[in-house]
Amino acid sequence: MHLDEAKKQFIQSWGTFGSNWGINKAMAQIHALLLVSPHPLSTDEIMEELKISRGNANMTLRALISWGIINKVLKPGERKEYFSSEKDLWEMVKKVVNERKKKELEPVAKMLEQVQNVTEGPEREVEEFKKVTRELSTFSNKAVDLLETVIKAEQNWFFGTFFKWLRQGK
Amino acid sequence: MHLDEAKKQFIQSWGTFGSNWGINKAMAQIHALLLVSPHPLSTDEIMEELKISRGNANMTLRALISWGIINKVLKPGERKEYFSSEKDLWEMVKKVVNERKKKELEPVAKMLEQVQNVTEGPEREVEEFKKVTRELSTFSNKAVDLLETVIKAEQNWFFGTFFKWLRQGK
DNA sequence: AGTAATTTTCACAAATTTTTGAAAATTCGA
DNA sequence: TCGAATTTTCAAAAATTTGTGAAAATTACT
Repeated sequence: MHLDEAKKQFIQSWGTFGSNWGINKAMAQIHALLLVSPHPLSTDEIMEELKISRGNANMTLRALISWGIINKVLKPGERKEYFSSEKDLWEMVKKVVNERKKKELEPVAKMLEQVQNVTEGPEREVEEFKKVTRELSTFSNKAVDLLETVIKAEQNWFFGTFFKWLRQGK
Repeated sequence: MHLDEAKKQFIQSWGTFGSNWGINKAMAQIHALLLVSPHPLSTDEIMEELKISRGNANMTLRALISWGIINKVLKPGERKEYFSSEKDLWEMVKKVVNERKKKELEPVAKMLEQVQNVTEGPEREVEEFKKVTRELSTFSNKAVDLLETVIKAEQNWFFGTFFKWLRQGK
């Protein structure tokens, strides 16, 4: 298999993967491209490689930067901006997880607490409702806790101790 | 706060939450509705409540059934079908995780292995590429393992032992 | 078999998300 | 300050996803 073919496949799969998890294709693809590029790329190179417009490239690059998973690289004496991706995979995962936790998990947790204040309505139904939302609330709080723990953890703890522990003794 | 208001808020938040994670709004909303409904609902009741068409309701209900998180309930002597959601939250989470793992994690894991067969191309770049994809591959395999362990686990193990362990001693 | 109730299908419509491209803004050096 | 290089913005177009509704299929009863 030739390198170019492999890269193409990787970039396209990563794009699909992203789409399924609510990350847009361009974002996932630029990220994939930078991940496997041996040197930083300029906006023009990215546009060319992925056949996307300047506007799209620019906006998507900004978004990736705001997530903290790619960096702007300035070459001395050059005006153009170059971009490279975070190479520490674990760091990268932590950033993505954190971003999505804040934006999409925490609001649900808040809503679930909010909604515990129901008082009016048929008693039987109010109880049922509270029960379900209370359980969901507990659950989502634990999920948030878990992610926070993982985010703070070191990679080798996670991949080492933790995994071994999970496997054998439980 | 009145029950109806609380339910509305819950259903709409759950819909948004789902959308952000690649689950369509109707699916998340029907699910939310059934979760907080004290009795099984018919297609017509669901259509009415969420203001969606029969076709949409029908297709979405089938999808939820295929995920195993809602059930068809037949009332004796009635022709109409009713639906209720899985009430065991842990069971529900396990099913969703499993579904998405199969459909969206495993394919990436396969692709990453596939792509390790690069041979042709500039040596330096081939190495770089292999390194990154190998790391990703390791990572995604571990993620799949972790999910499999969790899926097999009992809720109280997960919420009990595991959590305590995570917190204190690490 | 006939028929009324119910579910399913699916071509098309509507809504939403993503992308484009060209104009405007910014930056930097001369 | 001017102007070329570069980045940013954003209205409109394109693409994609989701939803509709009516016709077709199925089901169960007489």
